[in-house]
Amino acid sequence: MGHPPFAVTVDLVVLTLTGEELCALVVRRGIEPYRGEWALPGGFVREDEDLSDAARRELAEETGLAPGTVHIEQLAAYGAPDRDPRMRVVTVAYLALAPDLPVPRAGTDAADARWIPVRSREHLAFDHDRILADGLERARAKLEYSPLATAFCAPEFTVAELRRVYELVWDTRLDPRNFHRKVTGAEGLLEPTGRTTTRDGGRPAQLYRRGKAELLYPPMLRS
Amino acid sequence: MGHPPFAVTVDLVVLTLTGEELCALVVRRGIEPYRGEWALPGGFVREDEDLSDAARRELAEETGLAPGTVHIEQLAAYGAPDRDPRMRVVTVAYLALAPDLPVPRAGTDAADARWIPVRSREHLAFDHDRILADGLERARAKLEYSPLATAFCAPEFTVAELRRVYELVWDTRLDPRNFHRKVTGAEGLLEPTGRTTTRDGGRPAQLYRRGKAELLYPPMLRS
DNA sequence: ACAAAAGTGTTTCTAATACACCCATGG
DNA sequence: CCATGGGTGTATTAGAAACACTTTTGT
Repeated sequence: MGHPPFAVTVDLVVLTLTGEELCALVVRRGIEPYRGEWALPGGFVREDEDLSDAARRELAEETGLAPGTVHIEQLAAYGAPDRDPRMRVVTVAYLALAPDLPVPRAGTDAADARWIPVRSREHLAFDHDRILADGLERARAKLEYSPLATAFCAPEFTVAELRRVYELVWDTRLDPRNFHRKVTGAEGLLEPTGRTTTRDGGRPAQLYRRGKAELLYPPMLRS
Repeated sequence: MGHPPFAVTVDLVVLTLTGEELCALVVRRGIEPYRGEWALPGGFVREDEDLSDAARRELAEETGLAPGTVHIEQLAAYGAPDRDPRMRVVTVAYLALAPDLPVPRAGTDAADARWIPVRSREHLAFDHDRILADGLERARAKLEYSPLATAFCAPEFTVAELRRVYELVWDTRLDPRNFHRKVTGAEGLLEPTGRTTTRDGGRPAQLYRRGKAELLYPPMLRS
């Protein structure tokens, strides 16, 4: 009746949007167990490190992304006794959303890294299929009532780019006109920059930055 | 660069409704650290035990509640390096909602246990103030879009009793007539038993069981 | 009879949807 | 000029809010 020793890791569900798809970052494992298989990036929490610091450190190591530009939040803890054959490991999973797709960079214990489309349903090592599924569900749900969709966008973005985030993550179509009215009307969601762009073709579109709102009201509705 | 050993615990935010207040279960610590102070119930995860099993075991040990009658779900993990002065401890917090208030039962390492009204803002040991606040926020948020409110009710309950759950957890008043129409109209939320009760006074009220719905649509709105 | 709480009907207002239409650019 | 996407106006409809009113019990 003491306290058995555990190893504690952080694992990352890192999502981004390529041109046409919602993708997750995976790394090929360079060591046992599951050597050679694809898994979520992650690693052991260090002696004097907070969980969120460990998650941010791993994210920087595996992607080279500047920490400031990436949204990161805790997802859940996973600790089934047999989830790692080596020893008892509890992992705390984090969800990260990145605006663009920098070329993934291999970490110290990862031979390779790449983006996989989430609809490919590729099998991952450990219980990472489940963790990825939970991360996706969290991201999809939070788009409804939070400004999280802006985390997938560059610092300055158009309404159409924001709409494409919703359409790709939810795999639906949204009416461009009603969407425009809704997001420009939502208090504190968007901050106009005054500048415009024609990068999407057609009439120039206003460029916006994310506003200060933490909550999206009224919420977007998944059709 | 190995993997430093951690202790892993589960802590419980157990909420119930007394006659007039939303209350959380706390135990007085019988051992150091924080001996004699109030804390959330919890304990170490055993060698071959899943996290959720540990949470359910602790809940049964500290309350004597039959596991089937209590809603329990994972809340979050907390792992600041200095959160326990003895050693590096990561705790996985669970949120539990109980229908009535059985007399709390002292656990093995707890000298005493009691319900505290959440509005008392009583100070707890470790980082348990924060964990309790997170649990409250989770419960309040989930009432909006899930049938979670029924977890505070006895197996058979009236619409008025369900409404009182919302009013106490949210600390608001809801129109009894619109509330009635809304919850009886929500698909799969309530299952009529055909029986009635006059325990609330006045005209007899229909008794309901919780339905099979996992999601509440349309959601309840916090005013 | 009266108080008290359950439950229904109806009106008003807000917001989602659908879609016609105009605007501003590139080619 | 026309194609393309940005953005506005407006009618329809669903649901929230407010509240008058009826029902069924206990005392």
